[in-house]
Amino acid sequence: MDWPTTTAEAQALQTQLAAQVLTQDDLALVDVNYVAGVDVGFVAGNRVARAAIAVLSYPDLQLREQSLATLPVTFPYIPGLLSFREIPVILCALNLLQRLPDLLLCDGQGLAHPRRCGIACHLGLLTQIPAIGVAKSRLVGHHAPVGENRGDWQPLMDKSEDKSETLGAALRTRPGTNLLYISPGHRISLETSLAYVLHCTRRYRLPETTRFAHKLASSPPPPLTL
DNA sequence: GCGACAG
DNA sequence: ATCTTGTCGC
Repeated sequence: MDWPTTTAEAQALQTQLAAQVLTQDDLALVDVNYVAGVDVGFVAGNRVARAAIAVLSYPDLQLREQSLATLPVTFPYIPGLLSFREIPVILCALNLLQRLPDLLLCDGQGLAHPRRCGIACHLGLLTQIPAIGVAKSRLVGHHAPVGENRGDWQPLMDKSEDKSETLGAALRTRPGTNLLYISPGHRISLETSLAYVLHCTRRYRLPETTRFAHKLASSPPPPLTL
């Protein structure tokens, strides 16, 4: 099956991909030296996507490499199908890196998705790089009230009345700010995902990786090609 | 039919 | 995501 064009094809592919997602910690996670933040911005009236990748050294979090790529948008934004809109340009940006990172922090959900295949799962499966979903808001699932201190969290549970499953976690990375929704993307467990997100977060709500990537993806005007 | 709904 | 000034609070 190649890249989907319709929502039906996209949903079918997600269901198929979800079966390949691994929630166990990959052995490579014992030696993580480079962590990357991935973010996508839109320009030209939302018709052009701009992906930015910021690779930071770990655990010191110093910017070591960055890449930028742009591509025409070919898929609309539909809740639950975000990856089909953003992954093409993200793969372009990844190909520009001299050295692939050991871990990816993606903007959006991982397992906490209707079909258990958020953008972090999809990207993790395509690259085979351990990936974590770091979302600023909730897509699915519910959770109990979260404490006010940094590091406090509550499991994000599926809404089903009988088959309750933990999809991820609602995490407080900073007091007085909104929560972050963390879920495994691929080749990593929820516990390890939470640990990495906290290690990558310092003075702000968002991880340093995400902040660098976001800064790159939406600061400079779109590069012109004449 | 009525809400909910990553970026 | 993106459009945007001032403003409340530590």
